[in-house]
Amino acid sequence: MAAEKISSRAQDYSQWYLDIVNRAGLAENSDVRGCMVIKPHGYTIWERIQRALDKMFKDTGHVNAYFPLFIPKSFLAKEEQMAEGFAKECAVITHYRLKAIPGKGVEVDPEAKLDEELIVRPTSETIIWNTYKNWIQSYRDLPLLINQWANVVRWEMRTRLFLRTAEFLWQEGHTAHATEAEAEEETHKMLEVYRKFAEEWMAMPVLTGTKSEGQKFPGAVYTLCIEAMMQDRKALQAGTSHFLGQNFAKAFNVQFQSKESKLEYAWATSWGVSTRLIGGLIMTHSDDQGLVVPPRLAPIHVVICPIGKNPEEQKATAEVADKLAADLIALPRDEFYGYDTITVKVDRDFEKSPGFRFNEWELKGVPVRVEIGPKDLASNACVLARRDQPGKDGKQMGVPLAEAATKIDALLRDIQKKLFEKAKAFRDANMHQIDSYDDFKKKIEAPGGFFLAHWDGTKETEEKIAEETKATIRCIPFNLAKEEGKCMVTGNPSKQRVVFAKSY
RNA sequence: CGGGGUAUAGCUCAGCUUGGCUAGAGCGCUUGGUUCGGGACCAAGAGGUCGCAGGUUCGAAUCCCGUUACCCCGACCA
Repeated sequence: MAAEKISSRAQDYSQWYLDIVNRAGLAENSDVRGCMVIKPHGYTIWERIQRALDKMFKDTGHVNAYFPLFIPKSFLAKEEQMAEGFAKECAVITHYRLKAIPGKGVEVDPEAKLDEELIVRPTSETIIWNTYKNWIQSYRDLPLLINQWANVVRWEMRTRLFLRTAEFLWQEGHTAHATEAEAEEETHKMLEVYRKFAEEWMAMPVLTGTKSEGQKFPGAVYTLCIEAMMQDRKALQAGTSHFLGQNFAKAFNVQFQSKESKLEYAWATSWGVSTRLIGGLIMTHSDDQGLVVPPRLAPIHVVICPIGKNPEEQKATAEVADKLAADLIALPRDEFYGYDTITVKVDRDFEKSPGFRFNEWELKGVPVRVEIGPKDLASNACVLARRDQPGKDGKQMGVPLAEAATKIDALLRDIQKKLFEKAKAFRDANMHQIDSYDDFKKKIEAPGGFFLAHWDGTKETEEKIAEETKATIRCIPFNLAKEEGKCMVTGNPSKQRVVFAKSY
């Protein structure tokens, strides 16, 4: 049988991405246009993301709640920027009933028209602030630090699994504060949570910064973001944190009495990350053999493949595999494995050839694979294979079984670290300072990457660049030495360099 | 909404130009056997309203008309 290879990144990057999603069993397109079915292997990654982030939210004082999927259409209109920003992508509920037509299925019952149409939430600021109005009367009610895990719908015209789908899963934090300073601090604090999560759990290096005026969230005073570089050198906005000022408090009349007995509008933030992170995870680490998942988010940490050509050998190696699995599960717990024990799978599918099984597990991105065959049994040893070095290169032969569990534990931690280092080295190698617009136009096409350039701060210049090169300002980075200069397009004065890139 | 394309087995597709009698292949699936340290092989088998509706014809997957859905490019996308 011919090897069932996936497309290579060099040959066809977007096909490679689709092949990974498909062959690793992460998700598939559903019969509903633009909506995806997240399959168990992909959903488990999401669960791991949720678990880690949820802990970080709780540790910073937030609690979870749940607000409705449907929002009265009029709510959206109360905050003008938001209405403008989201109007074009809202699904609308106009009727509450169908009627069955014998032999013809069902049709919308015209009698059942809603008096006020509902929209399916594209984000929940409006309904949440409409609710907060009743919860906030005094400065003693603040701060209000709430998060929700939910699905949202944005009727996108073109969709890609995980990266942009009509319906997606996310978390949205919505906080209310008594002072502007406190809300701004919260906005930055949650961005820092995202940065930490992206780097320490996803092993995905990110730039932190502010969105330009043209790229900010509708309804925000400003938007902060984390931006990651994918292997095709395009940028992915991986998370955003918004300082909403008093925009929503004013739109929904959320006022409280301060300590000085004055009536004041509350200050707001909102922040979110979505299933898009899984797309980012794929495009940060995976290779031409398939998915690569950093150990801390891996659905399965270790797969053990007993090998044998007859029932006796199979039974013997499987027993050793089970014992090693027990050793691994008995390892001391810490947060590295995502607040749970290590996840071990013993692959007893002797019907398939060993080579097939090895390739299959590499495709699925299991960080460490253990092979135990008759030869190993004879010497009380096993073979360890690390996913970040696929094929025979990443194999360590003759590892004594007695030491295997601790070695695997160390190996997983090393893989996590190496994946981050590799991704960071790639990102840094493809991030350049640039001063000439002509040069920029060439290099943004090939090889591409992140370009640090001076910009005069105007929307016109940003739009001109976007039109001519398809590159946008990804962020105005925090951690960059302030350096005065001249805009690469207009020559007007610039206070600092900003990051340009093509993006998803 | 504009431009192009596709619809045949679970999946990927051939067959259509030039109509023909039992509609094919590969992969996958089932059963049996041989294999087994990097994508094994043999044999047998199951699986189809040829998107839907109409027309032409002795005869339609194939030609004509209509229709629906989906895909790609563009427009769109904090």
